[in-house]
Amino acid sequence: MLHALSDPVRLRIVRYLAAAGEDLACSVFDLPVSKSTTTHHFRVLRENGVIRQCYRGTAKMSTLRRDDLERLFPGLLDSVLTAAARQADRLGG
Amino acid sequence: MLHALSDPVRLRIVRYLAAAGEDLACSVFDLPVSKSTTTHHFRVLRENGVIRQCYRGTAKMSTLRRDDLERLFPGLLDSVLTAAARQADRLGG
DNA sequence: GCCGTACTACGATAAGCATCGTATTACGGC
DNA sequence: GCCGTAATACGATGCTTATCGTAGTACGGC
Repeated sequence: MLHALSDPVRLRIVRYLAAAGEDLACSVFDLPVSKSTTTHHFRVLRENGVIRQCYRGTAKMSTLRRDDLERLFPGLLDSVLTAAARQADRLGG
Repeated sequence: MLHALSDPVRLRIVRYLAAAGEDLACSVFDLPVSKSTTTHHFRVLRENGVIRQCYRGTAKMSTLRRDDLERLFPGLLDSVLTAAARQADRLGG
C-alpha cells in the first residue's frame, strides 16, 4: 500500500480522484506517461486495494476506496494527501 | 519519504525506533538481513530525512526525526506506525 | 602496538519496476 | 459490417534497488 502511493504518477492519480470526489474515467487524467504506463499504474493501485474499477460503456471508471482504506490504515490517506498537496504548493511557489 | 517507508525492513527499523523512544545503536536491531544490507537501509532512511545518526564511541546511534517529519508530513508517521502495528497484529494472530 | 567490535565502502548480482510501442479486445455510432 | 474510441495484454528495455560477501576504517581495552 505504501509502495502503491510512493510513485509520483500514482500519487497524482490518487490526488485527482480525491479532489474530484467521484468516479473518473482513465482517459480524463492528464499524466506525463504513455497509455500503457497509465494502465500499469491503475493496475497497481487496484491490486493494492487503493481504487476500484468498473466499466461504464466503453469507459473504465475508477473510484477511490476511501472507506476501506480508512478502516485498514486510519488517517493514512488524509496524511498523505495533505502532505502531497503541501509539497506541490512548495514546489509550485 | 513514502518510498523510504515502503520497504518492510526499513519500516521495521522505524517501528523499533518509535517504540524505543530513544537513540539506538544499529547493532541492537534484529533484522533478517546481512550487515551490509542493514547499513544500506539505514543510509536510505537517513538520506530521506527519516532518521538522524551520530557516533557515540564505537556505536552509531540512530534517532527518529519525529519533529521534522511531523512538520513536513503532519500525522503521516503516526498513521503509518499504527497501521503497521495493526497489520503486524493481524499477521501474528 | 594488537585485537575485537561496530560500522562503512565497494563491487557484483539478481530481482523489481517504470516505461514504451505495438497488437488486441470491447463497445457504441453510422 | 465498419470505424473510432478506450482500455488491456504482451514483450522488450533500461534503471533502480535489495541483497550479499569481502575488504577496509574507526574506536576502545589490554
